[in-house]
Amino acid sequence: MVTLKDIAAICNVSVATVSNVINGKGKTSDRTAKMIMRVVEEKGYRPNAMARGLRMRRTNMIAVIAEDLAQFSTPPIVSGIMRCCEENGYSVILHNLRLYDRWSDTWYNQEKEYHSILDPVLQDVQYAGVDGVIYLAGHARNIRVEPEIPPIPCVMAYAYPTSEYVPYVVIDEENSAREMTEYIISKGHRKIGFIGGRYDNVHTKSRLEGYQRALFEAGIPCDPNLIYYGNWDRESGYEGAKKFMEMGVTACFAISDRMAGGVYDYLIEKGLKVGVDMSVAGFDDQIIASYLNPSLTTMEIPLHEIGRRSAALLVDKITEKDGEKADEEHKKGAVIKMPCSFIERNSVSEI
Amino acid sequence: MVTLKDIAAICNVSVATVSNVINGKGKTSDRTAKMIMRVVEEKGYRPNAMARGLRMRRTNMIAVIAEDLAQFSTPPIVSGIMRCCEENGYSVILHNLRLYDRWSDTWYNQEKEYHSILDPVLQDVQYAGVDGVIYLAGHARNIRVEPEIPPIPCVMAYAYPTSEYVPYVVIDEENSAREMTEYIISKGHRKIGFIGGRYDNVHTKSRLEGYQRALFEAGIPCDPNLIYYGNWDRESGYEGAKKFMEMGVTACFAISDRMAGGVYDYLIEKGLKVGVDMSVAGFDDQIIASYLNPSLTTMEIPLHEIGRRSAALLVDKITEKDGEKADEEHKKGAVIKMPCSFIERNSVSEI
DNA sequence: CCCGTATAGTTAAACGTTAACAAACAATAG
DNA sequence: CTATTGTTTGTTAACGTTTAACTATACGGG
Repeated sequence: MVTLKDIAAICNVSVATVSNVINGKGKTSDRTAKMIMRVVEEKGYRPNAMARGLRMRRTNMIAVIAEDLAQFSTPPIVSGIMRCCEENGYSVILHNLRLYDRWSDTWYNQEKEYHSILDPVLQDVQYAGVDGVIYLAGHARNIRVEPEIPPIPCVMAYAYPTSEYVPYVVIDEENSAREMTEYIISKGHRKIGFIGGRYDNVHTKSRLEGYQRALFEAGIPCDPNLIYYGNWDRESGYEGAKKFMEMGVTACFAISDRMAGGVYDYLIEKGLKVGVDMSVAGFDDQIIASYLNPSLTTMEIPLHEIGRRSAALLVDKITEKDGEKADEEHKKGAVIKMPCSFIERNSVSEI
Repeated sequence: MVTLKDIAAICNVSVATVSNVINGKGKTSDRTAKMIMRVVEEKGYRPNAMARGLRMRRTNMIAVIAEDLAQFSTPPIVSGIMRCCEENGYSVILHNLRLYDRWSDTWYNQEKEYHSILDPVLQDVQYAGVDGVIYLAGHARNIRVEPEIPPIPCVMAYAYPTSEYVPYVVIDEENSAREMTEYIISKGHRKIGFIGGRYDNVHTKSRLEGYQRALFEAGIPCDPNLIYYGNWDRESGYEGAKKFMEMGVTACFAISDRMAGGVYDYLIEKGLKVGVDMSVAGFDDQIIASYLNPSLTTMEIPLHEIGRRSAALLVDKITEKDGEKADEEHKKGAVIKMPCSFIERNSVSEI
């Protein structure tokens, strides 16, 4: 491995000079600068990341802590993060909470258990010397996290923090749900079932509000029997559909495509036709949505963009911290609410 | 941040002693060792990764270079890698070649273009000081890579290296394809279409061989018109199905679930019934397979396990290199061929 | 009482950078 | 011809570890 010292020896200058020309600092005559750059090029020198990190307390690495890499939403967000990182010269260290054997998706409000697995990861991350952290939630759990570890900037992607000082980027759940519900109403449906996650889940709550607002604005009374709380999974959809079918519901809005898939399961099993016996709408635009038959009308979540924006927020935070230190230390964290895109397919039809 | 020095000061010993007890080296009396550990605990001291890395030339980090994080197979493999890394105390730095704007999935044999994007990443990786590299291929491309950069151990996951000295783990494509074909034959089909990727693609070739072997062993002549070369994508399946339907084929074996989905598309469009008018089998067991209707009979690839095994191979390589240096420097790289699991569902029926 | 030998702990040099400061030198003004 | 300034380069001390080499202390045996 070729080091600064080697280059300096070859060029007959001090290491400091070489360091200076490489970082464009200090004053160096054109002549020496050119010579040094030539040798650097020739020998294929690259600064050693660890030495630099040790000295500068800056590694140009960020950590991404994902609740569950296997969840469909995670990889696209990570991709978005990496895109932004690539543009800004950062590398990404990935952590996956789901990997730890004690992890559970059903720790709804059990902070203690949750932290028993998050905290060691946070420690690791801290001592690895990353410049920042992005926390990337799934959506089944309901614990709000606050991993702002003392000196490390942090932002949340697809998650709601507890502190108002940590920036986060999420989607506009309420309006998206409202838009979908309005669409279903526009097709003439009045008895519309809602299939959500757990009743106390953040996402469920805001999407439910959107659903209710649409009903309200259309002058349709909101029947609590038309709300089914599931667990985001295929079986929930099946159960919800069963309940709704018995009640003469004509359309249902499942808050995830997988649950919508469960609705299909039930209808198919009973020999009924999706879109004629019951219309169904989903949320996510997972890949399955377009393979279902009839293809599923759903809401596309701008996952890649969520990743990009949260990473952008993070590099802002990192660089501004470098700049004016504790200037206005406690600036309120930015919050970005991304709109979703309505994807019309063939699962909701005119009544 | 609390450092060795801090701990040493509190305990009234030298940094060396603290370092020793932490790493269990040298001689230290029980009394001091206990005291030091207590203080370490109390202050929450963790060694600084960069300082340690700089000194020891060992970071306990590995880099994963993925061709395409968005491909369905990538996240589970990464997950498997991370699982093994977690068990062995490594962190994972992720790179995604697909991210680079100049990347193309259709660089079949254009090594130059390909290396113009791979090489800088390799450089980065090298100077980041990772202890090892896992290269994780997609399956559309056809370039064999050899990223064994001078001092860094490397293994390939779901990819075939050029050099016989780099270990790799893949699936037993030929036997898996044969098994599936035998199953289709056992259902009474004799005119079985094969839908593959590009004709010169490694995966396509070995799966085709398996298909042909099954036919051969069953005494069925192999008709080249029953082979359709696509590009792994949904549309290929559609086109293949169209061609085969006109030829009176009764079953087809698509080498990816997405292509199988394309077959469904065609049949549905023509008002035909999957499983009655034409049986279809896939490969991958992607999530869509179970949502298709009828659900798709397919081959499950042990992705998670592929990740784990390749990471295990890598940590072996890393630790043995630490041990006997250039002892038998050029040991032939291990190769692991994983079996796939046949998943019977409802898309192939008795003729 | 001295020597050899464990045992417990210390010192100091490295690892490859950066940054503050010092020094050398040349050019310009007075 | 000296003082002053400006430009270019060199010196040195960090950053937080690990580790080889060394020192000090205590203990028995002769």
